[in-house]
Amino acid sequence: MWNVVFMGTPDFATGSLQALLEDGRYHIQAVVTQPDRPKGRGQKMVETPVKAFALQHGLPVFQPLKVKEPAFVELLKEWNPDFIVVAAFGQFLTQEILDIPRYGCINVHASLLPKYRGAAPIQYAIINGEKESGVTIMRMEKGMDTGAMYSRVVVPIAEEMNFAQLHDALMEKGARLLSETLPRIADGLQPEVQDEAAVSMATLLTKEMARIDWSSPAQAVHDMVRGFDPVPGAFTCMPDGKLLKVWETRVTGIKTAKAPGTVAAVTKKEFTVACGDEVLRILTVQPESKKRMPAAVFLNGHGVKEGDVLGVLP
RNA sequence: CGCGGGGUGGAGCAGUUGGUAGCUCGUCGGGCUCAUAACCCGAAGGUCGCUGGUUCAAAUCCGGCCCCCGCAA
Repeated sequence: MWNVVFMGTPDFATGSLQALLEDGRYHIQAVVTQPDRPKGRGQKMVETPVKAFALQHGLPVFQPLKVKEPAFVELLKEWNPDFIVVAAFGQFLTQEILDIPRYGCINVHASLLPKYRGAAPIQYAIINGEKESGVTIMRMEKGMDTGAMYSRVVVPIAEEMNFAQLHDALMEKGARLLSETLPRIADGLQPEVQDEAAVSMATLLTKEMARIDWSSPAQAVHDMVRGFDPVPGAFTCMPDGKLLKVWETRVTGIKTAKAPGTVAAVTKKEFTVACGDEVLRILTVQPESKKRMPAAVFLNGHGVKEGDVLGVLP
């Protein structure tokens, strides 16, 4: 039985926590997560997914504003864990903390390092049209996801896979990999240093990055739509300036010379929009203040008509 | 009290100088056709989110409540 302090925040982290819990070889001494924050409409205080999960399973939860607070560092030292497992926690650990656990601080990162270090590796993999991604288990050191790697698992990215689907697949595979890897680390497994020449960063995403640029290739738009589904949602605007989120698209291979953003064809069931090279078939959208709906339904009432131009403010 | 949009026949929408409601799709029936998700004809289907109020009269004006959604965090 190894003593483990778990640090994590979003859904992705709950998968790892759950795996450790169900494995039976680990004793979760404490779960550390970000403080409750006002969130959503009405800015109600919301607890993190990891906190909710931990409380359900009767685990002690700690929410220090900063883990590096002296008082909290003292607590960590008292617990004297074998491992500190970190999964999408959202705070940096100081060297002092990194040195506490007997076998080090172990991170679960949702990419095949050294590619896509940083905050949004899953989205970037899809947006960049990668054919595969994965999860890497590594030993943390100071620096953003720079530590040496213990193990990894590869997950293929299907042509129509979206962020949610890849996220769930990685969460599940990564969780299993984690619980299998920790014992090997205790057993003396030697990590492999990352190849600095192959590093790429997946910086924090901003809302503006989800704005569709219709002048880019149809495939790129398609990848972006998938990468931002379900959050925050790739978007463009209607001819009147209203927001229109685009949730599902298909590349067509049909070349076009129309101006980017132009609605090229409209049938009863769907419509296509001109991109930089080809037209893109739109299957599911979400008008401002509405729920997401199939293109056919969108076209019934208020939709768009041939010749309308999307993405250009009036 | 963070900002804002919206709740109208099964679905998406129009209709707000107040006078019991219209469009597209779908559904059902019929027709056309070798055939059809295509086309033509016809029909059914709504106490206009709930609740008070103003009025001769409210989907349309005022108050309260419920629900959905976008932004922002």
